[in-house]
Amino acid sequence: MTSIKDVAKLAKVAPSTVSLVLNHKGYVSEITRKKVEEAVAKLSYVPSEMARNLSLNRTNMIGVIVPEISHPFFATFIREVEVELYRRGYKTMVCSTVQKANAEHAFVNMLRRQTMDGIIMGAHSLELDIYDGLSHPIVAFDRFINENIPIVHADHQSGGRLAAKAFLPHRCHHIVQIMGAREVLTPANAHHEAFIETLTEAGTRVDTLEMAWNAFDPIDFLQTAEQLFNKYPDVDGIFGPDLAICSCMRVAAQRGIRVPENLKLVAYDGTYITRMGQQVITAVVQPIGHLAYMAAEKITSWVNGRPGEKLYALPVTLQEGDTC
Amino acid sequence: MTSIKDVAKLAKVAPSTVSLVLNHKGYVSEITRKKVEEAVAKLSYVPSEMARNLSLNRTNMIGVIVPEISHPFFATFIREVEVELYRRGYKTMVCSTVQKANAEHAFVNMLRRQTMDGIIMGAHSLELDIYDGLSHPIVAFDRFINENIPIVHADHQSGGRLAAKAFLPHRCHHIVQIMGAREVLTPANAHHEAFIETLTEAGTRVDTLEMAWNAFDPIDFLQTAEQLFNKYPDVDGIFGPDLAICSCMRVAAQRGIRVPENLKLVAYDGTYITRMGQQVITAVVQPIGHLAYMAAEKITSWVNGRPGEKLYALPVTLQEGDTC
DNA sequence: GTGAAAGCGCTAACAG
DNA sequence: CTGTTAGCGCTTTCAC
Repeated sequence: MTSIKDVAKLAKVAPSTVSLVLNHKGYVSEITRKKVEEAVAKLSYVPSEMARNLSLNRTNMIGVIVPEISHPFFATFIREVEVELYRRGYKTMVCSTVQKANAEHAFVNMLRRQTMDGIIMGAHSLELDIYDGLSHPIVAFDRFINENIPIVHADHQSGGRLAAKAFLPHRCHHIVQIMGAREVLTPANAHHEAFIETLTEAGTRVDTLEMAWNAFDPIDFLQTAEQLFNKYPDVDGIFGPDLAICSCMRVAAQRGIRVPENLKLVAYDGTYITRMGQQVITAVVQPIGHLAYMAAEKITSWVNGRPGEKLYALPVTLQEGDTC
Repeated sequence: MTSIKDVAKLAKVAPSTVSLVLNHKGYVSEITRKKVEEAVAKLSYVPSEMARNLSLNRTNMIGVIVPEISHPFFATFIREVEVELYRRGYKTMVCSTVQKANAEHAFVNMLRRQTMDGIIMGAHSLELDIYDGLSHPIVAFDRFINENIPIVHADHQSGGRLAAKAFLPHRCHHIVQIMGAREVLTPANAHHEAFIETLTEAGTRVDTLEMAWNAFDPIDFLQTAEQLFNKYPDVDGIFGPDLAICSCMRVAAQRGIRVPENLKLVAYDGTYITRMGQQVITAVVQPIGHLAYMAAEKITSWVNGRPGEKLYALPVTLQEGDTC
């Protein structure tokens, strides 16, 4: 491996000078700069990032943990966050926790081992104690961890209200909402409360179907949909995550229930998948790009020692669609 | 930062001994092992990965480049490959190239800088010369780079034939296939040839619509679909990537064209999105899990110096659906 | 402006 | 079995 010493030798200067040139630091005479650059080119020298990391005590790498990378919501989030981090000079390491025993634990340990400078934590596991003594930079994505960890999330309360308001003019009699596991501590739970509240105030019956905390596979949603129609044959409105609503559309079609005539559907999340079917699904859209921007901003500013102001809930919007 | 020396001091042994204990190497007496472990616990010491990397000259990190992380095909691939790499003790770094100028270049440079031990290259950029002098471990994912770089891909030829055979019994008169840009050098192009060949042999008219090499946004597919129906009003069969077919279903629905009665659709890739709509889309399914397994296997064995046998095309399957 | 020297925290011979 | 020693390749004072 050709090292900085080889370059120094060839250019007849000291390694430290080479370092200065490479990092555009301090004052280097034009003449020695040229010599160094030539030597670098001749040897096609590339500095070792590992050595640099050790010296500087930082890796310029941010970890992102999510439950399931291929889920449209998280996939989109990861795409956006990767771009934002790249802009700020950071690499992105991803980790998904489902189908991998204690991956979250291993990931947090990597933070301790200084493999990454910080992490954006969006997984849904249930053991929060591993974060207790931790003073490393962490930003939570749509999830409560503890008081010391800032959290980036959408304004789920108005999200719930928005969804409810979409249903209201249609005067549904029986709405069912599909929600994630309550045991997962996430601000997202707020949208269910706001939803129920708004609708029951208006006198609509609302039932709730809870899914397992680790349900992310399309098959899980399909089963839930079947279950829903079996349990509540008179349902005329459903509110739930994108994938759940997709599954409901499918099952409804199979059972000859027409959407939106006999069944109104509103999805929560509003990922691109709500725009991929025959009908555009009416949906509350989480501002994934904005969330990613904030997460990237928060984590990098923490890594650089800047404290970061208080976080606020990011505004959601309603996507007009064909299903409600 | 508490280092290995602190542990050594507290345990009254040499740093090297601590290292041996930590890495379960060599023989260490039960008594000193205990001493070391206690000291580690007391100081809650965590070894620095950066220092370890520098010493060992490896990072246990594999980079994965794809054009677009959030695309269902690549998202699923990344999920699978991350799991496979995790199993083998490697971390995964992701990079998507669309919407990021010369990201591929930057990524390959990171390989040179030894930020990663190797990369799995699945991006669709067009500058292949950056790979020329490179001797680092690279595995191409569904893409030709150069002779020295092994490539993991599905058996696209039989994929094309499978699709054609799905159409045959329906005796379509005019089939249009949507394909990616020809300039992208990928084995996937083989499926179009096989498809056309099989169908023209049977006397069916087949037209081809080419998309831009960097088209990955749902909106691109929707435009293509519109374009297709405008250009070929008498089309009664369409073959194309999952997202393109989804868009065609949408546009067909808007125009009152019934699927499968008046229009047969077959998708290529068969990601979960073909199973999310009202109808299951008939599709040729790429074995993403298998591809990921092979890619992980190849890259890690190359990183470890084992040459790796010749690669073969992985078998595809047909997903029976409601659209053909 | 530039070079010498120390150090980042770990691993790996090699003695003993 | 364990300690000594010498790096890994880069950055960074601090003299000159």
